[in-house]
Amino acid sequence: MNIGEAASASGVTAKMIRHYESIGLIAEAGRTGSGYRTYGPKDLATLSFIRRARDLGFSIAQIRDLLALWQDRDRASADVKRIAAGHIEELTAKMRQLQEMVMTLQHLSAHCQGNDRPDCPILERLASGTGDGGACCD
Amino acid sequence: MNIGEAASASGVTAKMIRHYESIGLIAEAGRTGSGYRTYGPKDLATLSFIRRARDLGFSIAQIRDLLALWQDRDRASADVKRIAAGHIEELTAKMRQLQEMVMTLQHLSAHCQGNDRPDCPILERLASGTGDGGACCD
DNA sequence: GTGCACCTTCCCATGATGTCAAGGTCAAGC
DNA sequence: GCTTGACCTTGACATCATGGGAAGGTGCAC
Repeated sequence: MNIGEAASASGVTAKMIRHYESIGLIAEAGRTGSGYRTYGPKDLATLSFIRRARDLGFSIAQIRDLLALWQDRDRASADVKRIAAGHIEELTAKMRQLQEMVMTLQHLSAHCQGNDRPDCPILERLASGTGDGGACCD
Repeated sequence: MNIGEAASASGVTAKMIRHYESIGLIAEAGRTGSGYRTYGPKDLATLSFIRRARDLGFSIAQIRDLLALWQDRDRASADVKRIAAGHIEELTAKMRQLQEMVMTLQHLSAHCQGNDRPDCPILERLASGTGDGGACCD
């Protein structure tokens, strides 16, 4: 199986497969006599694993650990769970940040006329930092 | 005012001030005879504006537009509001993505024993993509 | 005149991915 | 055998905002 087939079968682009190999996330692929990379079912499984982990937002470093645990028959599920818990925390922290931004922006936006005139609480807030920061109408 | 003072006064690092200048986000700063950048109150206000906008998650491109509107006395607040609305949409889209990841992870994690044994629904899900994807216990 | 804090420019790194370019390879058709 | 087109190879560069560091000049206080 060539890299292109492996890519479309796993959902990881050929580019990224080569990249993952170059950073040591996956083992070096076998090669044909002419230098083409070859992939087997086991490699495909690993690539699919990586793609699913990326879809869940895990970083490459975390995936490295997850792969090691996956391939370790004597793993403790507690180790996996700890990685997941850490990741959940990271994600929720980001969500809170975004949530705060959205709340502030919605508040400012609600008070912006959105017409032809220049007056705008959004700009005022950016300019001075003091323009109506608190709750006024909840 | 040197770049260091401008940095601590505005909350934008000296590094970033130089960067913003290099990409044309801010005007080139004045220079002393020996080449040191100098900043006045107006520059400080601009830097603070940028920092607040960054804190609200605006991209450099969006900030470029916001700065232009800010400096345009004939602006229409509708233009500002449109930028903000677009940004709010981006942020909420990201939040939804994160939310989905968190939900999935929490679900999988809840079913992981987290003990010394290797069995783990999190790994199973990453490995096969079929390991209990639906709601089972809500 | 020395030392230290600050400034200058320039280069490299992050993380995950995309794009592009120049060249080699394979398989099919003629 | 030769061409063609799809695929592969490596490598460099871009994104986005930011940080780090090196090598060297400047300002000021002692």
